[in-house]
Amino acid sequence: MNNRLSISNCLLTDLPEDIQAQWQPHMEELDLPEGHVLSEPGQALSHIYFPSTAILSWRNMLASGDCTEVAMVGREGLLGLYMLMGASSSNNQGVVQTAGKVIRIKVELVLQSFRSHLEVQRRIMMFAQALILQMSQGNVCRQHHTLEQQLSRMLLMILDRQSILHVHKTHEALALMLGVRREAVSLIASKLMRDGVVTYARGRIKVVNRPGLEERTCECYEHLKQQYQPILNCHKTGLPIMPSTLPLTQGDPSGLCCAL
Amino acid sequence: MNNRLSISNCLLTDLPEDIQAQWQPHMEELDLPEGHVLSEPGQALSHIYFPSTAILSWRNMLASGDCTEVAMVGREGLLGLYMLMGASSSNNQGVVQTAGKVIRIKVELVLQSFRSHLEVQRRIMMFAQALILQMSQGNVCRQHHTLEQQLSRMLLMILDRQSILHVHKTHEALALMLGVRREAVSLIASKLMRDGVVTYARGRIKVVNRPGLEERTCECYEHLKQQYQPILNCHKTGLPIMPSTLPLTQGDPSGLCCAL
DNA sequence: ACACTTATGTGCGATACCGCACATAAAATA
DNA sequence: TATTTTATGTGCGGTATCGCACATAAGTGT
Repeated sequence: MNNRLSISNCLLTDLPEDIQAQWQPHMEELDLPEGHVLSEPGQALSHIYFPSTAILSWRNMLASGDCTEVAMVGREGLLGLYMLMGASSSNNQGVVQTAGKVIRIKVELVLQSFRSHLEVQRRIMMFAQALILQMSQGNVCRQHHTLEQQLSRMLLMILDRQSILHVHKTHEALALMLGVRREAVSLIASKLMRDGVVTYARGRIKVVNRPGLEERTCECYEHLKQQYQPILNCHKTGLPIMPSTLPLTQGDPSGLCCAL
Repeated sequence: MNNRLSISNCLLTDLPEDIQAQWQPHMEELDLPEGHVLSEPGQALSHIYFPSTAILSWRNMLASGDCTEVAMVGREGLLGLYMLMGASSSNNQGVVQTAGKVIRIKVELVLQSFRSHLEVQRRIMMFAQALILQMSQGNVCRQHHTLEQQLSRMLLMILDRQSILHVHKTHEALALMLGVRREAVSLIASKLMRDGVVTYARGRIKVVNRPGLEERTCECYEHLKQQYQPILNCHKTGLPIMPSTLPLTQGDPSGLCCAL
Protein backbone atom coordinates (compact mmCIF):
# COMPACT_ATOMS: atom_id res chain seq x y z
CA MET A 1 0.00 0.00 0.00
CA ASN A 2 2.85 2.34 0.77
CA ASN A 3 6.46 1.86 -0.14
CA ARG A 4 8.20 4.33 2.09
CA LEU A 5 6.84 5.49 5.40
CA SER A 6 8.57 7.37 8.15
CA ILE A 7 8.09 4.67 10.71
CA SER A 8 8.63 5.78 14.24
CA ASN A 9 6.78 3.04 16.06
CA CYS A 10 9.37 1.18 18.11
CA LEU A 11 7.62 -2.12 17.79
CA LEU A 12 7.81 -1.87 14.03
CA THR A 13 11.34 -0.55 13.77
CA ASP A 14 12.59 -3.25 16.09
CA LEU A 15 11.19 -6.08 14.02
CA PRO A 16 13.52 -8.52 12.27
CA GLU A 17 14.31 -7.38 8.75
CA ASP A 18 12.49 -10.17 6.99
CA ILE A 19 9.30 -9.31 8.81
CA GLN A 20 9.78 -5.62 8.13
CA ALA A 21 10.14 -6.39 4.45
CA GLN A 22 7.07 -8.57 4.55
CA TRP A 23 4.92 -6.01 6.35
CA GLN A 24 6.16 -2.89 4.64
CA PRO A 25 3.93 -3.17 1.55
CA HIS A 26 0.89 -3.67 3.74
CA MET A 27 1.35 -0.67 5.96
CA GLU A 28 -1.19 2.10 5.74
CA GLU A 29 -0.48 5.43 7.33
CA LEU A 30 -3.35 7.45 8.75
CA ASP A 31 -3.44 10.89 10.27
CA LEU A 32 -6.06 10.81 12.96
CA PRO A 33 -7.76 13.60 14.90
CA GLU A 34 -8.19 13.54 18.65
CA GLY A 35 -11.25 11.64 19.76
CA HIS A 36 -11.40 9.42 16.70
CA VAL A 37 -12.69 6.01 17.76
CA LEU A 38 -10.75 3.03 16.43
CA SER A 39 -12.55 0.21 18.18
CA GLU A 40 -15.79 -0.12 20.07
CA PRO A 41 -16.22 -2.49 23.02
CA GLY A 42 -17.56 -5.83 21.89
CA GLN A 43 -16.38 -5.51 18.34
CA ALA A 44 -13.62 -7.18 16.39
CA LEU A 45 -10.92 -5.20 14.63
CA SER A 46 -9.84 -5.54 11.02
CA HIS A 47 -6.47 -3.86 11.58
CA ILE A 48 -3.80 -3.60 14.21
CA TYR A 49 -2.84 0.04 14.85
CA PHE A 50 0.74 1.09 15.54
CA PRO A 51 0.96 4.69 16.79
CA SER A 52 3.86 6.74 15.53
CA THR A 53 3.18 10.34 16.52
CA ALA A 54 -0.34 9.73 17.79
CA ILE A 55 -1.15 8.47 21.26
CA LEU A 56 -4.02 6.03 21.60
CA SER A 57 -5.88 5.08 24.70
CA TRP A 58 -8.00 2.29 26.07
CA ARG A 59 -11.11 3.68 27.58
CA ASN A 60 -13.36 1.62 29.79
CA MET A 61 -16.89 2.98 29.61
CA LEU A 62 -19.77 2.38 31.97
CA ALA A 63 -23.46 2.30 31.21
CA SER A 64 -23.84 5.53 33.17
CA GLY A 65 -21.60 7.33 30.71
CA ASP A 66 -18.76 7.59 33.19
CA CYS A 67 -15.46 6.41 31.85
CA THR A 68 -11.79 6.07 32.62
CA GLU A 69 -8.65 5.74 30.58
CA VAL A 70 -7.18 2.44 31.72
CA ALA A 71 -4.09 2.52 29.53
CA MET A 72 -2.18 4.73 27.16
CA VAL A 73 -0.28 3.48 24.12
CA GLY A 74 2.26 5.49 22.18
CA ARG A 75 5.02 4.56 19.77
CA GLU A 76 6.09 1.69 22.04
CA GLY A 77 3.05 -0.42 21.34
CA LEU A 78 -0.04 -1.21 19.39
CA LEU A 79 -3.80 -1.19 19.64
CA GLY A 80 -5.71 -4.40 19.06
CA LEU A 81 -3.78 -6.72 21.33
CA TYR A 82 -6.91 -8.69 22.10
CA MET A 83 -7.17 -9.73 18.45
CA LEU A 84 -3.71 -11.28 18.76
CA MET A 85 -4.57 -12.97 22.03
CA GLY A 86 -7.40 -14.93 20.55
CA ALA A 87 -10.28 -12.79 21.80
CA SER A 88 -12.78 -11.47 19.31
CA SER A 89 -13.68 -8.44 21.34
CA SER A 90 -12.61 -6.29 24.24
CA ASN A 91 -14.48 -4.41 26.95
CA ASN A 92 -12.59 -1.28 26.07
CA GLN A 93 -12.96 1.41 23.54
CA GLY A 94 -9.85 2.25 21.53
CA VAL A 95 -9.66 5.95 20.90
CA VAL A 96 -7.17 8.57 19.70
CA GLN A 97 -6.03 10.42 22.78
CA THR A 98 -3.59 12.72 21.01
CA ALA A 99 -3.92 13.47 17.32
CA GLY A 100 -1.19 12.23 15.04
CA LYS A 101 -0.09 9.51 12.68
CA VAL A 102 -0.60 5.81 13.09
CA ILE A 103 0.29 2.89 10.87
CA ARG A 104 -2.19 0.11 10.44
CA ILE A 105 -1.79 -3.41 9.15
CA LYS A 106 -4.44 -6.04 8.61
CA VAL A 107 -4.95 -8.34 11.58
CA GLU A 108 -4.43 -11.52 9.57
CA LEU A 109 -0.95 -10.56 8.50
CA VAL A 110 0.17 -9.54 11.99
CA LEU A 111 -1.46 -12.58 13.50
CA GLN A 112 0.28 -14.90 11.10
CA SER A 113 3.70 -13.44 11.90
CA PHE A 114 2.84 -13.37 15.58
CA ARG A 115 2.14 -17.08 15.53
CA SER A 116 4.97 -18.18 13.35
CA HIS A 117 7.76 -15.83 14.29
CA LEU A 118 9.13 -16.13 17.81
CA GLU A 119 10.81 -12.74 17.77
CA VAL A 120 7.60 -10.96 16.75
CA GLN A 121 5.82 -12.78 19.50
CA ARG A 122 8.44 -11.94 22.07
CA ARG A 123 8.41 -8.26 21.18
CA ILE A 124 4.64 -7.96 21.32
CA MET A 125 4.46 -9.84 24.58
CA MET A 126 6.95 -7.50 26.16
CA PHE A 127 4.55 -4.74 25.26
CA ALA A 128 1.64 -6.72 26.68
CA GLN A 129 3.55 -7.17 29.91
CA ALA A 130 4.25 -3.45 30.15
CA LEU A 131 0.59 -2.79 29.51
CA ILE A 132 -0.44 -5.12 32.31
CA LEU A 133 1.83 -3.24 34.66
CA GLN A 134 0.40 0.08 33.51
CA MET A 135 -3.07 -1.12 34.45
CA SER A 136 -1.83 -2.64 37.66
CA GLN A 137 -0.16 0.58 38.68
CA GLY A 138 -3.26 2.48 37.67
CA ASN A 139 -5.24 0.51 40.20
CA VAL A 140 -3.03 1.32 43.19
CA CYS A 141 -2.54 4.85 42.02
CA ARG A 142 -6.26 5.60 41.87
CA GLN A 143 -6.67 4.02 45.25
CA HIS A 144 -3.94 5.74 47.17
CA HIS A 145 -2.69 8.83 45.39
CA THR A 146 -4.05 12.33 45.08
CA LEU A 147 -5.44 13.72 41.89
CA GLU A 148 -2.47 16.05 41.65
CA GLN A 149 -0.13 13.08 41.63
CA GLN A 150 -2.24 11.28 39.07
CA LEU A 151 -2.54 14.29 36.79
CA SER A 152 1.19 14.92 36.96
CA ARG A 153 1.82 11.30 36.06
CA MET A 154 -0.55 11.49 33.14
CA LEU A 155 1.15 14.61 31.77
CA LEU A 156 4.55 13.00 32.11
CA MET A 157 3.41 9.85 30.37
CA ILE A 158 2.03 11.92 27.51
CA LEU A 159 5.30 13.84 27.21
CA ASP A 160 7.21 10.57 27.11
CA ARG A 161 5.21 9.55 24.06
CA GLN A 162 5.43 12.70 21.98
CA SER A 163 8.05 15.11 20.68
CA ILE A 164 6.62 18.38 21.95
CA LEU A 165 6.12 19.98 25.33
CA HIS A 166 2.60 21.10 24.57
CA VAL A 167 -0.18 18.84 25.70
CA HIS A 168 -3.09 19.66 23.50
CA LYS A 169 -5.91 18.94 25.90
CA THR A 170 -8.68 20.76 27.70
CA HIS A 171 -9.26 20.25 31.39
CA GLU A 172 -12.45 18.56 30.35
CA ALA A 173 -10.55 15.98 28.30
CA LEU A 174 -8.07 15.30 31.07
CA ALA A 175 -10.91 14.87 33.54
CA LEU A 176 -12.52 12.32 31.27
CA MET A 177 -9.31 10.34 31.11
CA LEU A 178 -8.79 10.44 34.85
CA GLY A 179 -12.42 9.70 35.52
CA VAL A 180 -13.01 12.82 37.62
CA ARG A 181 -14.85 16.13 37.29
CA ARG A 182 -13.59 18.91 35.09
CA GLU A 183 -13.52 21.34 38.02
CA ALA A 184 -11.20 19.07 39.96
CA VAL A 185 -8.70 19.18 37.12
CA SER A 186 -9.05 22.95 36.75
CA LEU A 187 -8.30 23.39 40.40
CA ILE A 188 -5.10 21.40 40.24
CA ALA A 189 -4.10 22.87 36.91
CA SER A 190 -4.32 26.39 38.30
CA LYS A 191 -2.22 25.29 41.22
CA LEU A 192 0.40 23.88 38.85
CA MET A 193 0.30 27.16 36.93
CA ARG A 194 0.77 29.20 40.12
CA ASP A 195 3.75 27.01 40.98
CA GLY A 196 5.29 27.66 37.57
CA VAL A 197 5.19 24.03 36.49
CA VAL A 198 2.91 24.53 33.51
CA THR A 199 1.26 27.31 31.63
CA TYR A 200 -1.95 26.87 29.75
CA ALA A 201 -4.75 28.54 27.91
CA ARG A 202 -7.80 27.17 26.23
CA GLY A 203 -6.84 23.58 25.64
CA ARG A 204 -3.10 23.98 25.32
CA ILE A 205 -0.98 23.03 28.28
CA LYS A 206 2.71 23.70 28.12
CA VAL A 207 5.02 21.98 30.54
CA VAL A 208 7.65 24.55 31.49
CA ASN A 209 9.19 22.67 34.39
CA ARG A 210 9.31 18.95 33.89
CA PRO A 211 11.24 18.23 37.08
CA GLY A 212 8.47 20.04 38.91
CA LEU A 213 5.99 17.54 37.58
CA GLU A 214 8.25 14.68 38.57
CA GLU A 215 8.38 16.03 42.09
CA ARG A 216 4.61 16.25 42.23
CA THR A 217 3.83 12.79 40.95
CA CYS A 218 3.97 9.50 42.82
CA GLU A 219 6.26 6.51 42.71
CA CYS A 220 3.95 4.99 40.13
CA TYR A 221 5.55 7.05 37.40
CA GLU A 222 8.99 5.82 38.27
CA HIS A 223 7.84 2.19 38.32
CA LEU A 224 6.28 2.48 34.89
CA LYS A 225 9.23 4.38 33.51
CA GLN A 226 11.50 1.51 34.43
CA GLN A 227 9.15 -0.93 32.83
CA TYR A 228 8.82 1.07 29.64
CA GLN A 229 12.46 1.99 29.29
CA PRO A 230 13.40 -1.02 27.19
CA ILE A 231 10.50 -0.66 24.78
CA LEU A 232 10.06 3.11 24.50
CA ASN A 233 13.48 3.57 22.97
CA CYS A 234 13.94 2.10 19.55
CA HIS A 235 16.90 -0.22 19.45
CA LYS A 236 17.46 -0.20 15.75
CA THR A 237 17.39 3.55 15.78
CA GLY A 238 14.94 3.70 12.92
CA LEU A 239 13.88 7.01 11.53
CA PRO A 240 13.68 10.05 13.75
CA ILE A 241 10.33 10.88 15.19
CA MET A 242 8.68 13.47 13.00
CA PRO A 243 8.16 16.80 14.68
CA SER A 244 4.50 17.57 15.00
CA THR A 245 2.64 20.62 13.76
CA LEU A 246 3.50 22.62 16.84
CA PRO A 247 7.01 24.06 16.89
CA LEU A 248 9.42 23.01 19.57
CA THR A 249 9.62 25.90 21.96
CA GLN A 250 12.67 24.71 23.80
CA GLY A 251 15.88 23.51 22.31
CA ASP A 252 15.53 19.74 22.34
CA PRO A 253 18.24 18.21 20.20
CA SER A 254 16.77 14.74 20.39
CA GLY A 255 13.40 16.01 19.28
CA LEU A 256 12.00 13.97 22.10
CA CYS A 257 10.64 15.15 25.41
CA CYS A 258 11.01 11.76 26.91
CA ALA A 259 13.22 11.60 29.95
CA LEU A 260 13.91 7.91 29.59
CA MET B 1 7.30 -35.93 40.75
CA ASN B 2 3.75 -37.05 41.14
CA ASN B 3 1.93 -39.61 39.07
CA ARG B 4 -1.69 -38.93 39.92
CA LEU B 5 -3.01 -35.61 41.06
CA SER B 6 -6.57 -34.42 41.31
CA ILE B 7 -6.15 -31.64 38.83
CA SER B 8 -8.90 -29.07 38.94
CA ASN B 9 -7.12 -26.22 37.26
CA CYS B 10 -9.00 -25.53 34.06
CA LEU B 11 -5.93 -24.43 32.18
CA LEU B 12 -4.30 -27.76 32.92
CA THR B 13 -7.30 -29.97 32.29
CA ASP B 14 -7.96 -28.24 29.00
CA LEU B 15 -4.49 -28.88 27.65
CA PRO B 16 -3.98 -31.19 24.68
CA GLU B 17 -3.35 -34.75 25.82
CA ASP B 18 0.22 -34.93 24.66
CA ILE B 19 1.11 -31.86 26.70
CA GLN B 20 -0.77 -33.22 29.70
CA ALA B 21 1.23 -36.41 29.45
CA GLN B 22 4.44 -34.45 29.14
CA TRP B 23 3.71 -32.17 32.10
CA GLN B 24 2.13 -34.72 34.40
CA PRO B 25 5.37 -36.17 35.79
CA HIS B 26 6.66 -32.69 36.55
CA MET B 27 3.68 -31.46 38.49
CA GLU B 28 4.15 -30.73 42.16
CA GLU B 29 1.15 -30.22 44.37
CA LEU B 30 1.40 -27.83 47.31
CA ASP B 31 -1.08 -27.00 50.02
CA LEU B 32 -0.57 -23.35 50.84
CA PRO B 33 -1.77 -21.22 53.74
CA GLU B 34 -3.36 -17.84 53.29
CA GLY B 35 -0.82 -15.06 53.05
CA HIS B 36 1.96 -17.26 51.73
CA VAL B 37 4.07 -15.22 49.32
CA LEU B 38 4.91 -16.93 46.03
CA SER B 39 6.70 -14.12 44.26
CA GLU B 40 8.17 -10.82 45.29
CA PRO B 41 8.18 -7.75 43.04
CA GLY B 42 11.37 -7.53 41.05
CA GLN B 43 12.19 -11.20 41.33
CA ALA B 44 12.13 -14.03 38.82
CA LEU B 45 10.13 -17.19 39.45
CA SER B 46 11.37 -20.74 39.19
CA HIS B 47 7.89 -22.24 38.83
CA ILE B 48 4.56 -21.41 37.27
CA TYR B 49 1.73 -21.87 39.77
CA PHE B 50 -1.65 -23.29 38.75
CA PRO B 51 -4.27 -22.84 41.49
CA SER B 52 -6.70 -25.69 41.97
CA THR B 53 -8.55 -25.03 45.21
CA ALA B 54 -6.45 -22.06 46.24
CA ILE B 55 -6.99 -18.51 45.03
CA LEU B 56 -3.94 -16.41 44.35
CA SER B 57 -3.72 -12.70 43.99
CA TRP B 58 -1.51 -10.06 42.45
CA ARG B 59 -0.81 -7.39 44.96
CA ASN B 60 0.66 -4.06 43.99
CA MET B 61 2.52 -2.62 46.94
CA LEU B 62 3.64 0.94 47.53
CA ALA B 63 6.63 2.17 49.43
CA SER B 64 4.25 3.60 52.05
CA GLY B 65 3.01 0.11 52.84
CA ASP B 66 -0.35 0.71 51.22
CA CYS B 67 -1.35 -1.95 48.77
CA THR B 68 -4.13 -3.12 46.51
CA GLU B 69 -5.10 -6.42 44.98
CA VAL B 70 -5.01 -5.71 41.27
CA ALA B 71 -6.12 -9.16 40.13
CA MET B 72 -7.36 -12.47 41.44
CA VAL B 73 -6.51 -15.84 39.91
CA GLY B 74 -8.31 -19.06 40.62
CA ARG B 75 -8.54 -22.38 38.85
CA GLU B 76 -8.97 -20.60 35.50
CA GLY B 77 -5.42 -19.33 35.36
CA LEU B 78 -1.89 -19.28 36.56
CA LEU B 79 0.60 -17.16 38.43
CA GLY B 80 3.85 -16.22 36.76
CA LEU B 81 2.55 -14.95 33.47
CA TYR B 82 5.33 -12.42 33.25
CA MET B 83 7.88 -15.21 33.08
CA LEU B 84 6.12 -16.51 29.98
CA MET B 85 5.91 -13.06 28.45
CA GLY B 86 9.64 -12.59 28.46
CA ALA B 87 9.91 -10.36 31.51
CA SER B 88 12.23 -11.37 34.29
CA SER B 89 10.28 -9.62 36.98
CA SER B 90 6.97 -8.01 37.80
CA ASN B 91 5.96 -5.04 39.91
CA ASN B 92 3.48 -7.18 41.73
CA GLN B 93 3.67 -9.54 44.62
CA GLY B 94 2.10 -12.95 44.09
CA VAL B 95 0.38 -14.13 47.24
CA VAL B 96 -2.06 -16.77 48.41
CA GLN B 97 -5.36 -15.00 48.90
CA THR B 98 -7.35 -18.08 49.92
CA ALA B 99 -5.63 -21.13 51.31
CA GLY B 100 -5.73 -24.31 49.25
CA LYS B 101 -3.92 -26.45 46.77
CA VAL B 102 -1.87 -25.33 43.81
CA ILE B 103 0.11 -27.28 41.25
CA ARG B 104 3.46 -25.96 40.21
CA ILE B 105 5.64 -26.74 37.25
CA LYS B 106 9.11 -25.50 36.42
CA VAL B 107 9.11 -22.37 34.27
CA GLU B 108 11.40 -23.90 31.63
CA LEU B 109 9.01 -26.72 30.85
CA VAL B 110 5.96 -24.48 30.59
CA LEU B 111 7.87 -21.93 28.59
CA GLN B 112 9.06 -24.53 26.14
CA SER B 113 5.54 -25.80 25.51
CA PHE B 114 4.23 -22.25 25.40
CA ARG B 115 6.65 -21.39 22.63
CA SER B 116 6.35 -24.54 20.62
CA HIS B 117 2.74 -25.51 21.03
CA LEU B 118 0.15 -23.19 19.55
CA GLU B 119 -2.71 -24.56 21.58
CA VAL B 120 -0.89 -24.04 24.87
CA GLN B 121 -0.09 -20.54 23.78
CA ARG B 122 -3.65 -19.81 22.75
CA ARG B 123 -5.07 -21.07 26.02
CA ILE B 124 -2.66 -19.08 28.16
CA MET B 125 -3.24 -15.96 26.13
CA MET B 126 -6.95 -16.23 26.60
CA PHE B 127 -6.25 -16.16 30.29
CA ALA B 128 -3.92 -13.19 29.87
CA GLN B 129 -6.65 -11.37 27.99
CA ALA B 130 -9.18 -12.05 30.75
CA LEU B 131 -6.65 -10.83 33.26
CA ILE B 132 -6.16 -7.59 31.36
CA LEU B 133 -9.89 -7.02 31.43
CA GLN B 134 -10.00 -7.74 35.14
CA MET B 135 -7.46 -5.00 35.72
CA SER B 136 -9.16 -2.68 33.29
CA GLN B 137 -12.49 -3.15 35.02
CA GLY B 138 -10.78 -2.70 38.35
CA ASN B 139 -9.70 0.76 37.28
CA VAL B 140 -13.16 2.04 36.36
CA CYS B 141 -14.72 0.30 39.31
CA ARG B 142 -12.44 1.95 41.84
CA GLN B 143 -13.04 5.26 40.17
CA HIS B 144 -16.80 5.26 39.95
CA HIS B 145 -18.35 2.67 42.23
CA THR B 146 -19.03 2.59 45.93
CA LEU B 147 -17.14 0.40 48.32
CA GLU B 148 -20.28 -1.66 48.84
CA GLN B 149 -20.38 -2.46 45.14
CA GLN B 150 -16.69 -3.27 45.10
CA LEU B 151 -16.86 -5.47 48.17
CA SER B 152 -19.86 -7.33 46.79
CA ARG B 153 -18.00 -7.91 43.56
CA MET B 154 -14.98 -9.21 45.38
CA LEU B 155 -17.04 -11.67 47.39
CA LEU B 156 -18.77 -12.89 44.25
CA MET B 157 -15.49 -13.34 42.44
CA ILE B 158 -14.14 -15.34 45.35
CA LEU B 159 -17.22 -17.56 45.38
CA ASP B 160 -16.83 -18.16 41.66
CA ARG B 161 -13.39 -19.56 42.30
CA GLN B 162 -14.09 -21.89 45.19
CA SER B 163 -16.47 -24.66 46.13
CA ILE B 164 -17.78 -23.33 49.42
CA LEU B 165 -19.96 -20.44 50.49
CA HIS B 166 -17.69 -19.44 53.34
CA VAL B 167 -15.18 -16.73 52.63
CA HIS B 168 -12.45 -17.22 55.14
CA LYS B 169 -11.33 -13.64 55.55
CA THR B 170 -11.22 -10.97 58.21
CA HIS B 171 -12.46 -7.47 57.47
CA GLU B 172 -8.85 -6.46 57.79
CA ALA B 173 -7.82 -8.82 54.98
CA LEU B 174 -10.62 -7.64 52.71
CA ALA B 175 -9.68 -4.03 53.40
CA LEU B 176 -6.11 -4.78 52.39
CA MET B 177 -7.26 -6.27 49.11
CA LEU B 178 -9.58 -3.37 48.33
CA GLY B 179 -7.01 -0.84 49.42
CA VAL B 180 -9.23 0.78 52.03
CA ARG B 181 -9.46 1.00 55.83
CA ARG B 182 -10.61 -1.92 57.92
CA GLU B 183 -13.38 0.20 59.46
CA ALA B 184 -14.84 0.97 56.07
CA VAL B 185 -15.20 -2.73 55.36
CA SER B 186 -16.67 -3.41 58.81
CA LEU B 187 -19.29 -0.76 58.23
CA ILE B 188 -20.43 -2.27 54.95
CA ALA B 189 -20.18 -5.82 56.23
CA SER B 190 -22.51 -5.03 59.12
CA LYS B 191 -24.91 -3.47 56.65
CA LEU B 192 -24.82 -6.62 54.52
CA MET B 193 -25.43 -8.66 57.66
CA ARG B 194 -28.43 -6.50 58.65
CA ASP B 195 -29.81 -6.99 55.16
CA GLY B 196 -29.48 -10.75 55.47
CA VAL B 197 -27.02 -11.09 52.63
CA VAL B 198 -24.18 -12.51 54.66
CA THR B 199 -23.47 -13.65 58.17
CA TYR B 200 -20.05 -13.53 59.71
CA ALA B 201 -18.01 -13.89 62.83
CA ARG B 202 -14.34 -13.55 63.45
CA GLY B 203 -12.91 -14.03 60.01
CA ARG B 204 -15.53 -16.28 58.52
CA ILE B 205 -18.05 -14.73 56.19
CA LYS B 206 -20.88 -16.87 54.93
CA VAL B 207 -22.86 -15.77 51.92
CA VAL B 208 -26.47 -16.67 52.62
CA ASN B 209 -28.05 -14.74 49.78
CA ARG B 210 -26.00 -14.68 46.64
CA PRO B 211 -28.60 -12.87 44.54
CA GLY B 212 -28.53 -10.16 47.16
CA LEU B 213 -24.84 -9.67 46.50
CA GLU B 214 -25.47 -9.57 42.78
CA GLU B 215 -28.03 -6.82 43.28
CA ARG B 216 -25.58 -4.81 45.34
CA THR B 217 -22.62 -5.01 43.01
CA CYS B 218 -22.01 -3.02 39.85
CA GLU B 219 -22.03 -3.87 36.17
CA CYS B 220 -18.33 -4.65 36.45
CA TYR B 221 -19.11 -8.07 37.84
CA GLU B 222 -21.33 -8.93 34.89
CA HIS B 223 -18.69 -7.76 32.41
CA LEU B 224 -16.03 -9.91 34.00
CA LYS B 225 -18.36 -12.87 34.33
CA GLN B 226 -18.93 -12.85 30.60
CA GLN B 227 -15.24 -12.63 29.98
CA TYR B 228 -14.41 -15.45 32.36
CA GLN B 229 -17.23 -17.75 31.39
CA PRO B 230 -15.29 -19.57 28.68
CA ILE B 231 -12.24 -20.19 30.84
CA LEU B 232 -13.70 -20.73 34.31
CA ASN B 233 -15.52 -23.85 33.24
CA CYS B 234 -13.36 -26.78 32.36
CA HIS B 235 -14.21 -28.09 28.93
CA LYS B 236 -12.74 -31.50 29.33
CA THR B 237 -14.64 -31.93 32.54
CA GLY B 238 -11.58 -33.09 34.42
CA LEU B 239 -11.88 -34.14 38.01
CA PRO B 240 -14.36 -32.50 40.35
CA ILE B 241 -13.12 -29.73 42.52
CA MET B 242 -12.17 -31.10 45.90
CA PRO B 243 -14.35 -29.87 48.72
CA SER B 244 -12.33 -27.87 51.18
CA THR B 245 -12.02 -28.40 54.90
CA LEU B 246 -15.21 -26.55 55.63
CA PRO B 247 -18.40 -28.53 55.04
CA LEU B 248 -20.87 -27.38 52.44
CA THR B 249 -23.75 -25.93 54.35
CA GLN B 250 -26.16 -25.77 51.49
CA GLY B 251 -26.98 -28.53 49.06
CA ASP B 252 -24.83 -27.77 46.09
CA PRO B 253 -24.85 -30.75 43.75
CA SER B 254 -22.18 -29.32 41.49
CA GLY B 255 -19.93 -28.73 44.46
CA LEU B 256 -19.34 -25.33 42.99
CA CYS B 257 -20.66 -21.98 44.14
CA CYS B 258 -19.90 -20.45 40.83
CA ALA B 259 -22.91 -19.01 39.06
CA LEU B 260 -21.31 -19.09 35.66
C1' DA C 1 -9.06 -19.37 85.40
C1' DC C 2 -6.06 -16.02 83.75
C1' DA C 3 -4.01 -12.70 80.88
C1' DC C 4 -3.35 -11.85 76.03
C1' DT C 5 -4.20 -11.44 71.31
C1' DT C 6 -7.32 -10.84 67.59
C1' DA C 7 -11.68 -9.38 65.31
C1' DT C 8 -15.14 -6.21 65.16
C1' DG C 9 -18.11 -1.95 66.66
C1' DT C 10 -18.42 3.03 67.19
C1' DG C 11 -17.72 7.94 67.34
C1' DC C 12 -15.63 12.23 65.62
C1' DG C 13 -13.22 15.67 63.13
C1' DA C 14 -10.59 16.11 58.72
C1' DT C 15 -10.21 15.83 53.79
C1' DA C 16 -10.84 14.97 48.93
C1' DC C 17 -13.81 14.95 45.71
C1' DC C 18 -18.68 15.41 43.86
C1' DG C 19 -22.65 18.02 41.84
C1' DC C 20 -24.45 22.04 40.79
C1' DA C 21 -24.82 26.91 39.73
C1' DC C 22 -23.04 30.63 37.88
C1' DA C 23 -19.27 34.12 36.39
C1' DT C 24 -15.79 35.34 33.07
C1' DA C 25 -13.24 35.53 29.10
C1' DA C 26 -11.33 33.95 24.87
C1' DA C 27 -12.31 32.00 20.41
C1' DA C 28 -15.53 31.03 16.68
C1' DT C 29 -19.25 32.50 13.91
C1' DA C 30 -22.46 35.42 11.87
C1' DT D 1 -19.25 44.19 15.43
C1' DA D 2 -22.49 41.37 17.71
C1' DT D 3 -23.62 36.84 19.04
C1' DT D 4 -22.72 32.28 20.28
C1' DT D 5 -19.82 28.67 21.75
C1' DT D 6 -16.09 26.93 24.34
C1' DA D 7 -12.71 26.84 28.14
C1' DT D 8 -11.83 27.99 32.61
C1' DG D 9 -12.65 30.16 37.52
C1' DT D 10 -15.20 30.06 41.82
C1' DG D 11 -18.27 29.15 45.59
C1' DC D 12 -21.08 26.09 48.45
C1' DG D 13 -23.30 22.23 50.46
C1' DG D 14 -23.11 17.06 50.29
C1' DT D 15 -20.98 12.57 50.74
C1' DA D 16 -17.58 8.92 51.07
C1' DT D 17 -13.81 7.77 53.06
C1' DC D 18 -9.78 8.65 56.11
C1' DG D 19 -7.20 8.60 60.51
C1' DC D 20 -7.40 8.04 65.03
C1' DA D 21 -9.02 6.64 69.56
C1' DC D 22 -11.17 3.60 72.15
C1' DA D 23 -14.76 -0.08 73.52
C1' DT D 24 -16.20 -4.80 73.33
C1' DA D 25 -16.11 -9.53 72.70
C1' DA D 26 -14.52 -13.86 70.99
C1' DG D 27 -10.82 -16.96 70.72
C1' DT D 28 -5.74 -18.55 72.44
C1' DG D 29 -2.12 -19.82 75.31
C1' DT D 30 -0.39 -20.64 79.99
